[in-house]
Amino acid sequence: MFAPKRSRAAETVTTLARMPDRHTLEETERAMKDHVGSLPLDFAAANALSNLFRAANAVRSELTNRVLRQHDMTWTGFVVLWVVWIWDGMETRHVAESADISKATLTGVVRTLEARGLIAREGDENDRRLVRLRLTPEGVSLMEQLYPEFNAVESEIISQLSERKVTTFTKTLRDVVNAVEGPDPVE
Amino acid sequence: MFAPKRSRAAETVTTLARMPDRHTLEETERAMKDHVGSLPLDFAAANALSNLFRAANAVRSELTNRVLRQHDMTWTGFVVLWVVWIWDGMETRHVAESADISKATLTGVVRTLEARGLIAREGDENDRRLVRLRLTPEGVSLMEQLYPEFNAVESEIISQLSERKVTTFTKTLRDVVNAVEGPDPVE
DNA sequence: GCCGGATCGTTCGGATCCGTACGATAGCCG
DNA sequence: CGGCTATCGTACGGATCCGAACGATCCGGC
Repeated sequence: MFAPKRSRAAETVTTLARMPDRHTLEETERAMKDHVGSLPLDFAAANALSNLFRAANAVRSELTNRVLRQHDMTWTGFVVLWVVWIWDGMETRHVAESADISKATLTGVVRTLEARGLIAREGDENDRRLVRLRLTPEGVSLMEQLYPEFNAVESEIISQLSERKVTTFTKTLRDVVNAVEGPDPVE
Repeated sequence: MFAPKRSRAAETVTTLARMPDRHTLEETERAMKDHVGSLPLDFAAANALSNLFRAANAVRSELTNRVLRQHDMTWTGFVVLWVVWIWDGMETRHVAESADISKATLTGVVRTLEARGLIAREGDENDRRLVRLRLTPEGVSLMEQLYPEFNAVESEIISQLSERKVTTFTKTLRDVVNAVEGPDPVE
């Protein structure tokens, strides 16, 4: 379910009037059942996954707007930079996998980052098909400043949850990943 | 943290050999601490949110590949269709808000859906700035077939979790949304 | 040696995706 | 009733984003 999202700052100031165009979660579910009520649907699953996407989008927007934007950095650009920062000299296909983007997308993102002097390509001597990625000194310098800022906002968001909840939450998220991608035989 | 993701179907069949280029979560955290170990970072928060994005991406990919693709439908196109299906005649800015995309993006998506005869624009008589969206009969017919398929896969994924876990999970996700967007005074 | 199959990163076409700027329209207020 | 301001949806430029096709390269078996 994708319920109408309430805007953070109301566009109209006429809050005294009834809200004729906003709908609560309950109204959404009711309206939904009016359309598919006869079908045997799993509303709990739909609701859980709807909130999964909502949460991911909200956090991503928050981090982009509060941290990345002032450094003129996109979400994907930052993730790629982070992966290469930690795994210096990693091959492009593994970077793409870690960043959860396709190889084709990575090619374009690296082109952008390379043009800004943050990342460098490097051919592999033993296997000339491979391309390894490294951060330039400027790239390292940027991440050393940027990542603590990024993590501070992450911490601020998660701090709303109790320590116990965070542990359970993280574990359940991994359960969901495993439910989709299949269990990991190694871990 | 964005740990290297294990591919679902190994590209190489040489599983007997050691995996020299894959890294576990523990290795990622250790490599990370080698770079930022001196800084006071919140690893628990980073790990939780990393898994949030992983889970959302995994579920989205699964639903796209197993359900949407055979109907030649993109994720965003489906979400927009769903919103308009439930809230017939909704104004575009509210559709964009519900679908978690910008108004500009919605314009393009609606253009695509309109060209396929699934959605229709409709001017508002009282306020000629507004554009209302409705599903065509073909659009309704498609959703009546597509959404049950979609929800079946959602149900399959969530079925891996106990009923109790699903409730807690959904609640925590809403906590995260509220932590970012601010608490909702109505609910 | 070499050659057929597998894998690498890239290119290409097309659809999102967004911030900004814009023209059109609505509503307030003197 | 004329102007000021706010809001609507859209056009535009630029960056992602992906599947499919492609040339280059590696590696297996003969």
